Amino acid sequence: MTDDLRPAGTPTLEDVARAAGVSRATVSRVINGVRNVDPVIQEAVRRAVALTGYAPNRAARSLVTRRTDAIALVVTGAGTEPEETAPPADADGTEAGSGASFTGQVFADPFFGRVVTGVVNYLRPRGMHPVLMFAETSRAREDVVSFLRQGSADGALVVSTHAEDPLPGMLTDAGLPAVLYARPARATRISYVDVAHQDGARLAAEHLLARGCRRIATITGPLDVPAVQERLAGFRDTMAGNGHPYIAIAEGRFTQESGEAAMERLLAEHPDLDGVFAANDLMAMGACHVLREHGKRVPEDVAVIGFDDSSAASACRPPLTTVRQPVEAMAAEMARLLIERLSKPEGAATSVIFEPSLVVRDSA
Amino acid sequence: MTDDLRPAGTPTLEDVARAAGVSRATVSRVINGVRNVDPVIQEAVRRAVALTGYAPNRAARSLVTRRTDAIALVVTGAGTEPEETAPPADADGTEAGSGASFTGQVFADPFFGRVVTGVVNYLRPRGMHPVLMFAETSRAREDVVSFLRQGSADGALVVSTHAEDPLPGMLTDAGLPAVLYARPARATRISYVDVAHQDGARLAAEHLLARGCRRIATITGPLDVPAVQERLAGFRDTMAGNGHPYIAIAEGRFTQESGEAAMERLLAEHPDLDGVFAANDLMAMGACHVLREHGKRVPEDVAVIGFDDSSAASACRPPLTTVRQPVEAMAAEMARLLIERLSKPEGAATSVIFEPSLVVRDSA
DNA sequence: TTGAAAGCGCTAACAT
DNA sequence: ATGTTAGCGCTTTCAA
Repeated sequence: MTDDLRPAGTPTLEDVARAAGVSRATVSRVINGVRNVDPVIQEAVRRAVALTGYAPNRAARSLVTRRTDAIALVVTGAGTEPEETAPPADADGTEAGSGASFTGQVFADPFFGRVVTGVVNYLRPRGMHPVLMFAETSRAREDVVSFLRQGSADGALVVSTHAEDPLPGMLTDAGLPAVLYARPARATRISYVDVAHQDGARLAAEHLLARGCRRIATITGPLDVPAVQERLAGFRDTMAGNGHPYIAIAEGRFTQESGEAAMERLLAEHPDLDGVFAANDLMAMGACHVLREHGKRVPEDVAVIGFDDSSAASACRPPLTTVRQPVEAMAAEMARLLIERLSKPEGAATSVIFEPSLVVRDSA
Repeated sequence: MTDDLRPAGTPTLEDVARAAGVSRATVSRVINGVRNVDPVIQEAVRRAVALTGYAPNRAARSLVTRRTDAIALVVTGAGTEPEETAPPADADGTEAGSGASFTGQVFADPFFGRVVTGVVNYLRPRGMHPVLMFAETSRAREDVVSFLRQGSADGALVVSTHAEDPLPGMLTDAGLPAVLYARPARATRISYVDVAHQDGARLAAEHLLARGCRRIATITGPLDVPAVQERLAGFRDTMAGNGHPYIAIAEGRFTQESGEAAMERLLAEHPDLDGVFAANDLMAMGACHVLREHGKRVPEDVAVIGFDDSSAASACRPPLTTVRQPVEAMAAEMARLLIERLSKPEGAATSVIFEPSLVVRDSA
């Protein structure tokens, strides 16, 4: 009567232990790879596991280890955005134009695909998984905080698309482990990864100058974003340092449409420009379209350089010469930093800056 | 001595109960909104919760409720793909060309952004969250199954990019709740959502014919995918029914590059074609580029129609006329079906088919 | 309506 | 090297 090896329901440690003729603790040790277990018994346990079809219960394990092996991957677009005071009556995802607009646009930017890739590739071999969250409203940010406070995830990876995002502050205030993509607008005790924006802009400016451009303009991102300011500074300094001040600036919002509008403005003011540095690929792509509409050839008449090396860069015709941000590696590093912090919670905040590189294609 | 309201560590139900002067059970009832609790006590409990800064522990809750409120959002690209026999030595996401290639490409397709949007918008108001997973190798598929078997998520939403994906079968074999995006190649007892591909293709064909095109070709997706076959059938039947058989087929792989290559082949064979129906927007975009390179104007010389209405459609110049697939709504419906099944596990598998619509922009 | 108590399945001392 | 045991924090009968 003690030989009932096929109990009802999903098998537990207990069942495996019984089948293997050992104690729960021993089975646990084998499963978690703790040494000091007789090889013979190990083998017996493995057989029992296979026999019973045992799978460890994550909730039970989490309850005692206080780890979930899940991390929140949070995309935030907050700060100056209009906050929804009340959520839409029925947020069923049907309308792309209402409450869904933020989440809808976010993943239209190929940049995020690369972040996801980098994070997943780092996490997966480690048995960890990302939970996707958006934090565009104050309500959504609270949700992220309570999600973490409930121990639903071990920490957060935060990608902000705007400056002055309150989420990082909320996270640190709550003592929750987090790592950011991009340096926050105001200095905080929080780890982040970033790219050397100034160097990237310098690469772009030098390339434009080297190919003979002399009337160069730039399309920036939103000027309140630190990264945007740095790119602009790097560009400006390089141009000035070479005795060829840039001729104009137009501010965009990182979207293709805003890039098109910016290019129109630039062209209206300076019909004779011969080079454009855009602060991201999507805007560079928009610029290319507008230039062509105006009968300008790229790169013969006007050279265009983008930033990021997102999938938009290679998809563009002509393919974009661009400043490559090693997004996947940066995202992986974010994950690494977070996991490191989980193991030693009192470590200092670290920031890791990556060097961009110039990818020369056809547009410049 | 019983008045110690600020115990060390994160507060538990016990702490709240003590602070409110009631039992754990009562606090639990209040927090879970179970009725039959004296309003006065409810209020006291709420105050105690605020005072202690209590947040329920998800692992403990899951352990007893057997629910995690997490669902796996799985993107699969398997079947005939080369399987990695061994994972790359260090999968740190640095290289986009190695083991990272699948995950890297997937989110470059703007289609997935819409799926994520629809899923998140449905789940979020319900306190649920998606865990992102890729299942491109046999190993990765096993991981998905064991993830679910461990109770790390309540069920799976599966988006297959290829036919003959073994994952749905594995899931149903293991008795795990799952819902698919797109009808599986071989019929299974599994719920799915899909779009009426034939109707979509008909819309495209009729539009092309109505605008006067008479030498129409089509760029299909991989012909082993059921959806692709249906689109082709709908297109072919409509053309034939109107007395204008299509003039050529070129098979693509849903990427922009494959669309370009297909267009080149088509043009080589039929330099005088005046209309193209592509099975997705990315390929339609590639077709537009090639047509322009060949000196053809779109839509004046050649009209082009895409499929999906992904962000690529509006980003394209000219903006693409396309068959809109209500992806967000379909994704939300997937989530709804899954959650429904979680509440009544023995319900029959359901399939929901959505009607596509024609979005007329500039390319046709 | 409220409380007491029994687990959920697992890990980690501690004892042997 | 292995077993015993005490919880982890919560929900949920069952009594009162």
